[in-house]
Amino acid sequence: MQPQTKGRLSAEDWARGGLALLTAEGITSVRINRLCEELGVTRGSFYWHFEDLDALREKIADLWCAETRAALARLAELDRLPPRERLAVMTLRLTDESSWAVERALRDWARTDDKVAGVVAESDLFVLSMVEGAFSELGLPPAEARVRAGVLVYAGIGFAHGQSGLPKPTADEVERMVALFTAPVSPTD
Amino acid sequence: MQPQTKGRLSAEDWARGGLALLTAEGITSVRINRLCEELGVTRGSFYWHFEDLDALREKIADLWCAETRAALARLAELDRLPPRERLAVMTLRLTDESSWAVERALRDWARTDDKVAGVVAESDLFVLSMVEGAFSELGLPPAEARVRAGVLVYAGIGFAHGQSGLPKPTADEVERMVALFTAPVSPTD
DNA sequence: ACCTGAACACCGTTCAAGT
DNA sequence: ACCTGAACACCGTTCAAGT
Repeated sequence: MQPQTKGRLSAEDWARGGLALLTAEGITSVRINRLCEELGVTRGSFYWHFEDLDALREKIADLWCAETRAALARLAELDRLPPRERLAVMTLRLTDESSWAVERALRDWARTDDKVAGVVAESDLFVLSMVEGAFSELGLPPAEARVRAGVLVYAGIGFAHGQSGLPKPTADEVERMVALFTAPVSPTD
Repeated sequence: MQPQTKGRLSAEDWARGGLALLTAEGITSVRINRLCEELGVTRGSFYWHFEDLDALREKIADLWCAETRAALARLAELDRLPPRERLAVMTLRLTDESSWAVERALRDWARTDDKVAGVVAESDLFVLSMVEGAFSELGLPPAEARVRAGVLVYAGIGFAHGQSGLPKPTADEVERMVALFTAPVSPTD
């Protein structure tokens, strides 16, 4: 939580502190006074580094955007795995991930900040293209791969961000789901 | 927006005004001063009706809960339709609905308010059971109906609440999706 | 170049006083 | 029974002054 303990603060120190606060306690805790406590300075100091609170939020968004892009790059490396395994890893990561709180806050934020909205969209589209690619490699025709990937990605978003009271799927249910989605196209009736 | 133009206010007038404000401008606009303007009274008046802002929020949540339950009851009447048609109507409603803003705010709120969380969960479970019922009537075995309904409902939540940059599905894609979900169980390979 | 500390506006909250 | 209006604390913001 502490920046370099000696010397004065940089704008990035403030942004990192803000992101940490956002992650730990939600957007309502990202206040100037609160950050001043955390960083051991007074409020006036903040305004040397930033125009106002919104400017800090933008910097925090930038940080998150950079980290998200890095995470996407790591995700892209799954391309080396065979498609079924790739889907399994992505599913596992979805149900595992503990830091959905930040993602939720950011997705919320995306409604009022175009830059954040852009990276959220970029992220969603990237995941969609990966899932679509996996289905294509499994032999599904393009249109079908696209639809199935869309449903699955939306379900992932709903699962991670809905905070709903629905029960978490069991391992058996996940297996059934993968079977449904990787099944060959059924004849139309 | 105006309550009964004559006479004094009731707690419900405040709550209705608050819900309207929440719907129109988001949770950050639900402030005492803002509501006072809207209702034509001064701030002190508010505290005759409510303990504090949280009490107002709770009352707003109650209102939303009641309205949501009423909406669920109307939704239940779709039971009379044949299952395929029922699913089509629900899908249409999902892509149509314009007031997801309130739902998003409430789902967000559910994280800190148990009462709201309860009704969100109730609502999700109810929709899940309806979709599951439709799949059952189409001849799917129970476990399969449950899994497919789960994925579909999560996808609906993701679609409505993700505010993602993903493209809206076309009519053709919706049709393909319904075909995938209503297809008989494929033999395991 | 970076920070302090006083000042001000805005908002949530309290309360004595009004009708 | 319901509301006014003054008061106070908290927080975002400004700015002159310090190192």
